[in-house]
Amino acid sequence: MKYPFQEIETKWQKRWEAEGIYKTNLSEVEKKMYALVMFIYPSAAKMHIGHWFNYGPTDTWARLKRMQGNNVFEPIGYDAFGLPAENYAIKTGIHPHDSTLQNVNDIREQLKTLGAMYDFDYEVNTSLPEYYKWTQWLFLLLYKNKLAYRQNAPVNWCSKDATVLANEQVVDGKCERCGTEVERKNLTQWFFKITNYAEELLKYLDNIDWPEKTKTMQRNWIGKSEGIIIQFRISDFGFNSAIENSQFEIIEVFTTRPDTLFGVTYVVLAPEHSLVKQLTTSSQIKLVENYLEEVKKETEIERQSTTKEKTGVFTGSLAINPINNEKIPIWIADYVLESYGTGAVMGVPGHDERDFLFAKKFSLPIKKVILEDGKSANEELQSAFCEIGTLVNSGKFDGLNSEIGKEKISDELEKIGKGKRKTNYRLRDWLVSRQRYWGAPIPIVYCESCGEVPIPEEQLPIKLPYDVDFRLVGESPLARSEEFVNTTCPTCGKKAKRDVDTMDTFVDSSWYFLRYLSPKDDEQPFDKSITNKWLPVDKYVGGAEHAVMHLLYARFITKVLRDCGYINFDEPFLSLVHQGTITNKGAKMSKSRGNVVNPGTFTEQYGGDVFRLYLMFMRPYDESGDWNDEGIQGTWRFVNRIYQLVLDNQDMLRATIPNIQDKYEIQKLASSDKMIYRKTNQTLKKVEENIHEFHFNTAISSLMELLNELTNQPTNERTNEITNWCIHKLIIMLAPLAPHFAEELNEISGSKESLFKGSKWMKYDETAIAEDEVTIAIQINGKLRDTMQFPIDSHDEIIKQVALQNKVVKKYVDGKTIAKVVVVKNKLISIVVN
RNA sequence: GCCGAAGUGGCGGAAUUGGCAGACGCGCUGGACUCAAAAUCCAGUUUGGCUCAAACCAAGUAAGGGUUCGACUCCCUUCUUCGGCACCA
Repeated sequence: MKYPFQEIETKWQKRWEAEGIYKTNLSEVEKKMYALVMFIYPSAAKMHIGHWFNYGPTDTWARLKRMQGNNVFEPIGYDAFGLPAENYAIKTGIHPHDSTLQNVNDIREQLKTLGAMYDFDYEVNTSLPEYYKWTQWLFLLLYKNKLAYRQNAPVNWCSKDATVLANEQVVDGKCERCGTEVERKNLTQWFFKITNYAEELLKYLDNIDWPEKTKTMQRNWIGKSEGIIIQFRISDFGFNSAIENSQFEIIEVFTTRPDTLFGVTYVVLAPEHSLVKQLTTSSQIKLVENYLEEVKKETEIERQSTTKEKTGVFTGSLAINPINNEKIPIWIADYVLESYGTGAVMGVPGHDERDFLFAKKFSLPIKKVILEDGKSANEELQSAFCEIGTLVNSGKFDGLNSEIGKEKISDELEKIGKGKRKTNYRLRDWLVSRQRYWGAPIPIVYCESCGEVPIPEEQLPIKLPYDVDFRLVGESPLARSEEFVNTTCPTCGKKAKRDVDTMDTFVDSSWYFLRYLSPKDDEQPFDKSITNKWLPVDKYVGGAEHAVMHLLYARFITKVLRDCGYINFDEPFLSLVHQGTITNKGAKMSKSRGNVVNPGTFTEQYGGDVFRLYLMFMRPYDESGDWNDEGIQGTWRFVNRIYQLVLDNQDMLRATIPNIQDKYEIQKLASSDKMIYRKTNQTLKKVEENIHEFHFNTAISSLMELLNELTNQPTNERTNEITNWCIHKLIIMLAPLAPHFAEELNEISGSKESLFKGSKWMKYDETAIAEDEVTIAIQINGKLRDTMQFPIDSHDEIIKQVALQNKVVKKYVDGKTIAKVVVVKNKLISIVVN
């Protein structure tokens, strides 16, 4: 009889819900376990295979923890604001609020078929006023603490999505979402001061259990570099003497290589640098203006291309190198970025690749000041030497190792007041304004007399108006809503206008894990007393694509809330796991590519448990790869073989299980009982460890091995009691992996209580795991020639003696001398002859 | 270009304080059951050699080299794939 998954899965879902067995008692924090999966982005009404791959295995992990006696909290929610819903609305005319609610309702039903332990009373939906009221509260908290500021700055603009983007959302110069080339645009926007936390965000990475790769990505993104700001006095303004005595007589550059200071042959400013105008001499004006025009026309991608030939122009002015008073020309070039360091660099062509190319192009001198070890000082540089070496042509610093030279020259510069050590970060402040409708409105008004005024907390939420023309015409849709824009100033009562932008959806998701514990609280964003007990999250599971966006923002917001006294922990997610990406025909699944695989095809044919099992068995959880449904047959067979086994034995199981012992003394068992009892204990150990480490594929394969052993051996060789004990444990081990199925088997074998009540996971029997006999491999000259059975822990000498009597060994050894014998306990013996 | 990870049968993959490579599953081949098919069950399945067959022998974890009694595992060089960063001074 085929496993009738449909009625069984429905039956258990209903029963679990009716009994409320997955309701977590949040007041019990003794063995709390917060298992969190990244919440769902309801841009479509249907869950796809990737969601199943994310949620099913995470639930398996959480179920194991629960069965081991932990008080597990496993919530789910909806990251419901965002562009897709709004774009869909523009296309179809269906309001994002309506389509989102519909999608959320559909998805909730589908989530139930997954058979996860979600308690839907604790779900969050970021697009509802109950939630975004507190996102706005968060904005105001940052504002009050001077961590949110408004500034006119060049920003990344996506013309297709008609909105600005955070640096993190620009990938290869293109919009992360739609692939449109990003433009530079000057706009007045809101920023969160994440750079204040750069050092801490970097430092705390050392203490969290995250994939190394993700930590490296965050480290690179934060991009700490230690160096020194060096002052170059301007020596000669050419013919432009009007500026001679102005305040602009110093150019500051930032460098991490002060050891190369004697090799500076020019100084370069970014085209946007504030001194450009003043430094340009009359004879160079035309050339400089032309160059600035050219740069302006370039796209970001062109400008940032490393393969592009270097361009630049001489200003006509000269600067003085503070270490040796040499006069050097001041240039302008677009390879220098205004936004990093001081917007100016010293050109050291001998020891910097970019400077080398630039100097070659414009025939500027190239000086060697760092000598590569083992090379002659006279050899001409063929390319920039950027490694550590010995200082030459550097006055009194000659002969120093460049690492030491760095410090000595920095000391000297600081002594003479021409330099100051400085740490720079590549991380920029987080731009949170978006010129879109479907997001949380920014709670700020602009008053004619008071200026920028934050909305008082009691007036939150600032509700998103429903009736808005959200077509994209290059301004925020909210600007067109008279009822929204026009308001009165909360301070003076005069006419005021609201900020018409909404917040980046990453603000919504930067704190949702705090809200889960008290999602209905309308007095506060989260309940401090519960939150401090349940957080940090014990295990967080989600896609690697969030490595530098969501995961960095959430860490930042956590630290802000800590510093403001709302929470008492430093990091939100102690342990992180990324699932791999399932691709189809080599490409990420997406509606536009038309390669989305629908999980329904498989859940309808095989049921949720089998599909979930297959996803876990398919490959290691953190590996990406192509979808292939051929193997699902194997999982289906596996489930049916177990079903058959339990049905065949149900009478016996019902009779024995109530009186079954917890464990048996293995030495007292008959030999065939011993074998299966040992195998079952070994499997218990393996499954427990494997699921804990998210190695589901090997956990399932060891269950398959156990099943093979249970069914291959003739039953009459074993006692019923031990057989039933093993089957019973098999059912328990299946529970986290295939919950409905295991519950059904458990019921068939006579149990009245759910497998998920109490802590039913059984610790393996340590003494039963060790084999009493081991197979020793016999190697001769490194080649395996035979194997022999020995009692465990046999003495080396005995193994050697017995092995040398072995027929096969004799064949290879006779007539030769034994040069060496290596015995590895319980593993092998290696004999070397010649 | 830089940084990181990986490369194992026809396929997904297993095995690493260095110790019997290919667990488990898919697929395939043969057989049983069947009028037949599907489903199910049993046997085989790294490659090559020699065999009726078994036994046996040889080669084998991207390529080449090294360390070692012994290397998928450690070291060096090269190639390929994937991920990240990309003029950050």
